[in-house]
Amino acid sequence: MKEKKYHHGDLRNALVEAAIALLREQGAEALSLRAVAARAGVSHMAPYSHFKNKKQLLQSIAAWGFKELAKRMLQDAEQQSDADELVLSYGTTYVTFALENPQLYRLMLGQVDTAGRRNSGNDRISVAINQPGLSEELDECAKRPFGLLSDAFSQRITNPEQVTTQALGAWSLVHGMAALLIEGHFTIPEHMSIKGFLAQAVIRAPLNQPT
Amino acid sequence: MKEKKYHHGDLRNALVEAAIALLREQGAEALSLRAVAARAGVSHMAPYSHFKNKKQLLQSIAAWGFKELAKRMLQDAEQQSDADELVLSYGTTYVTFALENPQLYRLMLGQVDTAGRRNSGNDRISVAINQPGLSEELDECAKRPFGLLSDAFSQRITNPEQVTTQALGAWSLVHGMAALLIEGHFTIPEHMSIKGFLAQAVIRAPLNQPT
DNA sequence: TACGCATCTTTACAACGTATATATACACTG
DNA sequence: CAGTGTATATATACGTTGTAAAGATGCGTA
Repeated sequence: MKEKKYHHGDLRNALVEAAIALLREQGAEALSLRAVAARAGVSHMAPYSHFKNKKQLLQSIAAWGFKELAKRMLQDAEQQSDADELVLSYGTTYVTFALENPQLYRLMLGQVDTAGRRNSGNDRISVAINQPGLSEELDECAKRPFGLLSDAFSQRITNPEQVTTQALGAWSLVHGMAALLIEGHFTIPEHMSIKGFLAQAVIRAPLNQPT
Repeated sequence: MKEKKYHHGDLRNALVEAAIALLREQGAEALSLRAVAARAGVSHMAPYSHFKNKKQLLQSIAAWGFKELAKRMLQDAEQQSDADELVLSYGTTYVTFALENPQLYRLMLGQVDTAGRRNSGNDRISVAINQPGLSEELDECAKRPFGLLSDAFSQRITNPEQVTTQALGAWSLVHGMAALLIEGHFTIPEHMSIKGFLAQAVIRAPLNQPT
């Protein structure tokens, strides 16, 4: 039970939670720094004691999202022993997660114009590895899901370079599918499950002959 | 040679061109309605005579982008007779186009928070088919590239339902790859071409056994 | 010539991110 | 226990944005 005091005590987390709630309930448009602060019950400048700017707050949300995704994938890993099944489960979990949390997923892997007014240059969120100003927290969290996927592929393929390329291909496939689904570019037929659709969508021979 | 007059004469196109130039030169952050108007040499409210709001201007840019992409894909179609080669060419062209025009591509298929202040609800661009407020122009243009891809697949596969699913899978793959590359989540090894990487990235058996 | 209407400008406003300066209260030090 | 430094939160202010509302301009047509 928290009492109202001048010093919040755990404002940083409270802000992240408020932001996540706002994102879920009202979408990205409503996710203004001021709205987040108001929801947390503090002045609109309070967040600046905990985050350098809006971008950094969004990055914390994205990091949280990657942790959640990794959690779900780890559950798959516990249940699936066969590597092939695991890869398909990962993909299904990935797409499902994105569809269940579209706003969050956009924040994680899409780009979001954070609408910064003053800052010159790149004011967009995205986990872009080379991008400057990326928090270490996010950088690390963002790599987890792909790491898991790579591990699964390494159980199916021996050539290490192929492992990476194939895992990147799989990531591209599920990310692209998630993104296109979220943006409404197509829909999965009603009579199909996500898993079934995913399995059918994998491109087949002869395009995938080893080159 | 145009003279300065009160009525511009072709402001609509001038605005779209100015916006495209701004997007290319300064990125999405700089793409404010006011900046576009200034670049076109008109007052910041002039665009409202030709576009309902900022979103509609952005949609026109996106539509132009889809036309350009379709143009390039048609060039592939002229040169490739083999259906398999054509599919791979389409994919390569697609990813190349995205990497050469990252800002434009984001506008086309990513979501862009247009930072509308007043408007309630969904103020994001994206070609989402079900989304309300989508211009017919964009709706139509956005479907062209996928239509071409589907056509190519229909030359390789007989089952019409499989054609769609496979084409969607291919689109997902190249879109995901383009998006992840643009956002910097990974890079193609230097010793590989886009085409080579794409071919290698296609998931192989036994995941792609017909189910 | 006069009028109607599309086009463009002027003015105004609320919301946003954030810079600066200030107030508050907790953790130490003595 | 008193005093003080520092982390935290607030108050105020500014520039930029999208866009609403009302007025100015000039072209096509009656």
